[in-house]
Amino acid sequence: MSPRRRDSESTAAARAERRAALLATAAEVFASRGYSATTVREVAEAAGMLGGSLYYHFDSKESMVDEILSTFLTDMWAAYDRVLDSGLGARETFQALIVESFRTIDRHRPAVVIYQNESKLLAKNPHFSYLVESQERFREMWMSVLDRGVLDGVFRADLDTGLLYRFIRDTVWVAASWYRGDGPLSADEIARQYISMVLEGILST
Amino acid sequence: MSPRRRDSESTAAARAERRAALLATAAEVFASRGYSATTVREVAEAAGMLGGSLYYHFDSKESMVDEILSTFLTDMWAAYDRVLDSGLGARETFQALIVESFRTIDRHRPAVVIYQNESKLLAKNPHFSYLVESQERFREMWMSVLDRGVLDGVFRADLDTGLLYRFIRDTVWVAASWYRGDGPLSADEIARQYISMVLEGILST
Amino acid sequence: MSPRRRDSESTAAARAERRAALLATAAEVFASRGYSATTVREVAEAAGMLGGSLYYHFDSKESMVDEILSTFLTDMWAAYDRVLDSGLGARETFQALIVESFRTIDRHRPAVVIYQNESKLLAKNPHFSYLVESQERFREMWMSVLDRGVLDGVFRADLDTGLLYRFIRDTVWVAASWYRGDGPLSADEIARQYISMVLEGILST
Amino acid sequence: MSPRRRDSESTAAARAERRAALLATAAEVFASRGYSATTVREVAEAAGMLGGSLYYHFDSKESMVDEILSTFLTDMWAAYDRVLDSGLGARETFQALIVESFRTIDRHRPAVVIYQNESKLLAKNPHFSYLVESQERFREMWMSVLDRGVLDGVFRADLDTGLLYRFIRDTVWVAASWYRGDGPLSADEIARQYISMVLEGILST
DNA sequence: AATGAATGAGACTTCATTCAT
DNA sequence: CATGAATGAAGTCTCATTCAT
Repeated sequence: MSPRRRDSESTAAARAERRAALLATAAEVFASRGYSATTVREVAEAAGMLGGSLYYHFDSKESMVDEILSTFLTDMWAAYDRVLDSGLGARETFQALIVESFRTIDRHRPAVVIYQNESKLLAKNPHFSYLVESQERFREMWMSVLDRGVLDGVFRADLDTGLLYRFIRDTVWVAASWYRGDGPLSADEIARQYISMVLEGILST
Repeated sequence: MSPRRRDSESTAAARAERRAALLATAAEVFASRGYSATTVREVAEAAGMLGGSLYYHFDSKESMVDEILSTFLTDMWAAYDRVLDSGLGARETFQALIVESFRTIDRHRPAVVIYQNESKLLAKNPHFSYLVESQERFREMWMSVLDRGVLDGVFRADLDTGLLYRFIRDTVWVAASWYRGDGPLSADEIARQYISMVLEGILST
Repeated sequence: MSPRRRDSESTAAARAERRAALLATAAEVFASRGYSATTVREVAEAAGMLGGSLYYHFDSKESMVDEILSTFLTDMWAAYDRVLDSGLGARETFQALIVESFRTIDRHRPAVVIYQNESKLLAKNPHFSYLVESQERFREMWMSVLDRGVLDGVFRADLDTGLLYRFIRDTVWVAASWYRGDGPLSADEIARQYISMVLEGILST
Repeated sequence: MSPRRRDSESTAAARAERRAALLATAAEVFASRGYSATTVREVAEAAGMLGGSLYYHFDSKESMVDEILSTFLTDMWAAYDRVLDSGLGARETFQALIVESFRTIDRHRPAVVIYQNESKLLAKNPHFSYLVESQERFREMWMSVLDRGVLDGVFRADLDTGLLYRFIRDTVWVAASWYRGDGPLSADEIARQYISMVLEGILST
């Protein structure tokens, strides 16, 4: 390993780190002000530079949100796939998916907020077709888990399955809009209570 | 009732109707494309006129959302207040509030969607301080119902109350983003199943 | 003289009166807010009607200012011509012209203000070429009076004639911007003092 | 002085120069076409750029006039204050103020024209309250000089003081509308003749 | 890598004007 | 005569983007 090669490695790594740091900043700003309401200048300022300078690192504002969202989705699906590949039963799968969802929110909170708020709009752009695909795969995954659970007698059969799906979906993701990593409840603790609420209800017994 | 008086009444009424119709159109467009991403021209086109013509009826784009949101909130709180004034127990109040929420979604779906998506941004404008106030009153109302329910032994005491509140809030309002008045389920039926899910959980017993 | 003819006469007269009243109102508004900063709606409101209604009486906003200015200029030149045709000496002509100027301001104050503020801009429009012509005739008239006065030994010969002309012109017309018909000094009294100041200076002797 | 410091100095200076040059251009255009009748695009074109580009340098069209007018007024009052602080007699103060007025016109001709034509309109905006304040201070300054002159027996006592003030004020400032720096008469020469006219009158003796 | 200045499309808004009623 | 609604051109301003330095 020549010093020269080490140099180019370290600069490449440094560049990747810089990109990641800039994207984290951008995600934070997009999440708190809204993607379309955020100006490139605001993102740049938050990163300590001037508006035009961001274009050295990224092609466009859109490419930033693109990278933010696809990174988040890739990571989320990797986690989901690990769960789905473990051969668990319906109830255990259900619980594990919810836990992974809250962990994903923990790791990618700004990205999840952006996804919640902007994906409907962004999806109109053909470049963001993967948002729609992810959404559809998400639906199939949950419907499959829920249907299996109903068949296995784990979940109630008297509820509209579509309604049930939306209930789960909304319940989990909207949490990103208020979750704070430094709050009193950890992601796993929140997940535990959510699961308990959803499975057993809130009535005292 | 003189003809003159009937005339002025009917034109005043006609004007009010026209305003309402335009606002309904605007709300639809704002809800489907996002308030800030929607251009005034798009609203005008949806109403069958040119961009500038809207300004005969409204002062600004902002005044349109303003009227849309305040009308919706006024109507919602009237319904909530009727429930709160009926002297019901915690569980019945809980159920009635959820029913009224879904009925409000039914009557004001686009407005609710706009409220969900844009209120955080709009609230930065001092003119929209009533959004924050409504949100706070909403929180107090639900916390009071939930706390009373826990005291009365109706609701579980082992759950974080703040988490419980957010769970209810999100569960109810996010429904506006997918609800369709012409869907297979009526607002009251959806409310019934939501209440059942939240109270009793989704596990089969 | 048939009643029919009397009717049409009286309606024609009434129409002319209405026009004049509307123009007086418009002149007032144009003078106080500036012609281009004044909207047609504002003029209409001051006249107790809606914006579009003015177009029954006038072709355009421009035609209003046109009529206001040309009426004023016609009247002013009639007065000037009476003076010029009286065969007075230079000093008496000078004094009489200043008196007539202040009387014109008294009769057409708003029009004079508009003329002062807007004629430079309006004159770019070929339709208002009469403004330039009036201005030139005005200059020739005063230069002739002043030159004659210098030749006759009435006015000082050691002052730049062009400067002197501008001095007179400005001194007289700018008064329109502060003159009020109901103020403590009458137009003739103001004229008298102006003449005294200009002729004899302000030093005590 | 480090090179770094020299750099930052020179760019800051360059920026200030650019601003000043743009403001000079804008003042010229505003003065010749009228502030509200001038479009931002016209100003930009006169500066060799496109309409939107001006907004890199200035917040708004209004902020341009603001800077133009306040710069002019600051400079004018500095000159007046030097005169007022010199302890001259009434007549000498009078003369010095008129000289400084014409020198101010010489240095800030477009700004003075704008001030003459637009201050009444701009003053309606609370942000431009300094225009009214300046006007009032101006009035107090002149009235004080004139009153002192009358008391000292320098100026005639038989003239209305308010009228006298307006006479002076108009006489001096309206000159901005025709003054050209490259004309045959210098600012000081014009001042000299104005003073002579006003003090001694135009009658030959 | 970053700056600073400029671009140009497009947004919101104003307003003189028209016209059916 | 007047109203009320709409038109459409034009104006101010914003902002993603480019590019020479």
